[in-house]
Amino acid sequence: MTTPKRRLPVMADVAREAGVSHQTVSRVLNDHPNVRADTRARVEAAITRLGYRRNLVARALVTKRSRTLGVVSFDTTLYGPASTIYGIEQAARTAGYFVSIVSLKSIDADTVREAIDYLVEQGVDGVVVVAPQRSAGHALENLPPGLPAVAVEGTHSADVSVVCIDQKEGARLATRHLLAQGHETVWHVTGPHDWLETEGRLEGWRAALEEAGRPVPEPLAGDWSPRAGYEAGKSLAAMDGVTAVFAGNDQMALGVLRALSEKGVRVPDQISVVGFDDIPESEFFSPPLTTVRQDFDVVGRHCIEVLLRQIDVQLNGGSTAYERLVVRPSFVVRSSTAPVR
Amino acid sequence: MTTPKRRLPVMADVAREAGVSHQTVSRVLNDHPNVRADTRARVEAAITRLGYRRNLVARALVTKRSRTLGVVSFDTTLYGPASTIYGIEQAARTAGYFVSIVSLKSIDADTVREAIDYLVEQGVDGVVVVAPQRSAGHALENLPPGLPAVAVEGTHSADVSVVCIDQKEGARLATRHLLAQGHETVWHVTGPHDWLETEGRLEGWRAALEEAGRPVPEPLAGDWSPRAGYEAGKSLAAMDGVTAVFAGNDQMALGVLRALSEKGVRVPDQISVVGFDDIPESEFFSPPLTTVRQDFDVVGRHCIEVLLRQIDVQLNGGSTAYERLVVRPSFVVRSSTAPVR
DNA sequence: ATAGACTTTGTTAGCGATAACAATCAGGCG
DNA sequence: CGCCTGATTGTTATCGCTAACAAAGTCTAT
Repeated sequence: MTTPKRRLPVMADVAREAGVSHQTVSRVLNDHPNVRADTRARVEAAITRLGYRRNLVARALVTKRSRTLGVVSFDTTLYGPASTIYGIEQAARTAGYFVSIVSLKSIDADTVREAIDYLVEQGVDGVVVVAPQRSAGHALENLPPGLPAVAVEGTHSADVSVVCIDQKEGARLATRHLLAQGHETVWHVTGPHDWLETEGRLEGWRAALEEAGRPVPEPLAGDWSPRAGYEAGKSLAAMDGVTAVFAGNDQMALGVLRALSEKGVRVPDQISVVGFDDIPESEFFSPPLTTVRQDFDVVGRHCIEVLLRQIDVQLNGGSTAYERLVVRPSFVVRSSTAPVR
Repeated sequence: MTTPKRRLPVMADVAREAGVSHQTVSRVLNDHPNVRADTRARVEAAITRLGYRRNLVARALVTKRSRTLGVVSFDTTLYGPASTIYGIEQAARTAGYFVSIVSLKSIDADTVREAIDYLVEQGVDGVVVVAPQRSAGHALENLPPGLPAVAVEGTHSADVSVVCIDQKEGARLATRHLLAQGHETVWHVTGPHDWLETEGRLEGWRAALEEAGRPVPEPLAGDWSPRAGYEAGKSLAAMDGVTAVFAGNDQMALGVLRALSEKGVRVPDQISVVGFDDIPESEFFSPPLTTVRQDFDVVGRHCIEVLLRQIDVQLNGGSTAYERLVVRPSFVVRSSTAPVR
């Protein structure tokens, strides 16, 4: 790899090649209207001839805009965050923005804050924080002033815009579906403590039961992992009178199914199970899982919309109110639920 | 959000505040040794007092290093790419680098090339391309000269460094395990055409069968999705003499399990099934899946190592040979396989 | 005390682009 | 035909930082 140390062409080189000033080159590059067609052509020819690519770093320095958005997220290996980020990236690129990602292993106000600072230092024009833990929310309460920011599934703080899925509604959908099938009540396996999703789903579940005047069983604590669902499933199998379970997410539902199957409990004949997320695998669980679908793509797109709006306001003035965009989940009925007999 | 238009402090502000020159501030920031302890303290105090953060864009302009690495990947929603990227991001950040991601919907030489150009324009110091399709490999054959680059699961081209998992070996492990259990032969559900993983796994499977002098059945074409596995599973259930199936990945294995279960075929009693990847869910499939584990974290870390080495060479001179790092997969035995009776 | 060597600090000149302003060139109109 | 207006192009300054060099200041050895 003995690279010939020939440095990359810069604007001045193109200018010389085309016989114009570097400013004219800049104008061509930025689609400035006042450039004669033939000059434009000449410059464009020179650009291709030299293989010129503009240096966005230099551009960012003078415009004070990097056209890069920062994303801070917890465990990007999980389906939810991964899908959200995918949606964010696609939307951002369409809008001509780069995406710089920081994925956190542990999440608390300090780590999140540190990650944001890191991104700010790098000069991002705004940040999306996918940090659905309550504790992480505090990091959003005193952001660097003037930094456009959006939280996904964020706190209910009034200091930052939020895009989220209506967890409570999703949980309600799941619970009502089960009640409508004649189940006396519904057991619930929760997500980890401190997550906003956990709280929302818990609330929705409880609300649906209370609305129907049903007893509210003690929820079983989980942590999103299939293993937690498995443990919960074993407990449920050992209990009397359990006919319906609402798992906090699909992976835990998988664990529940596994445990029930091991104990010889048939789903949905003896116990109905509902999940949350609709991961691609759910449809092929044994049995195929009835679940709540979250449209992460839409969430990602909304994040970028909100963020770009904030950036625009910052540039051109205008007023910003903090927005709160709630995406409604939908319900997918498959074979893991059935009317009680 | 009526931001007070007070601009962020710059080095000169810190210099004034500390009563030194801006260069001294720069020295403190870059841990230059020749700064007296008390001046350093004074500068640091000024920095915290003003809440100064250095502008990495300006720094990048003059140093010609952005400390940002680009990652181009296909469908970051899939477990494999997502995990690899996670590993890359963690390793990069530890090394003081940012990661800018472009995730592609469709992948071919042009799209990949475009994505790389996009990243180069942004000034990345190097790129990792997670593009396991053969067609995408061509984009790596004439990269911008001098650009440090690493491919994950890349082509066998000699023009670029590659970090990959030994797919062939993994498939061999799976197939041999089944043969060792007394199965006469092993059926295979492949990944999508054109993927290197598909080819590697196919080769390993075939090699293991041939080594043992067994018949090689016609492989069933899949596309990584559970649905494809499901379809393949239905076909297999309808065939005679099938006792062992090696699915190209865990998701397809899930589909196979589902189809077999629907057809009343018991796993592993009647048919044994093996997957590939060891996604977190596999352990809780019905039955828990025997599979090949890939350590994506290690792959990510290796990518960064190789890339940083290339960047170092570019900066300080030295020789680079293109490296090829092969990570060995391991085998996880669970309950979806059993000796033939 | 003083040259020489090494620290420590300051000064100046870019990096490669855009912004702001100045200059030139056409065309239209009184 | 000259002046004004708008389109087109060029010139200069600047973004915030580091590199390179210059200038003090400190210390040791003679």
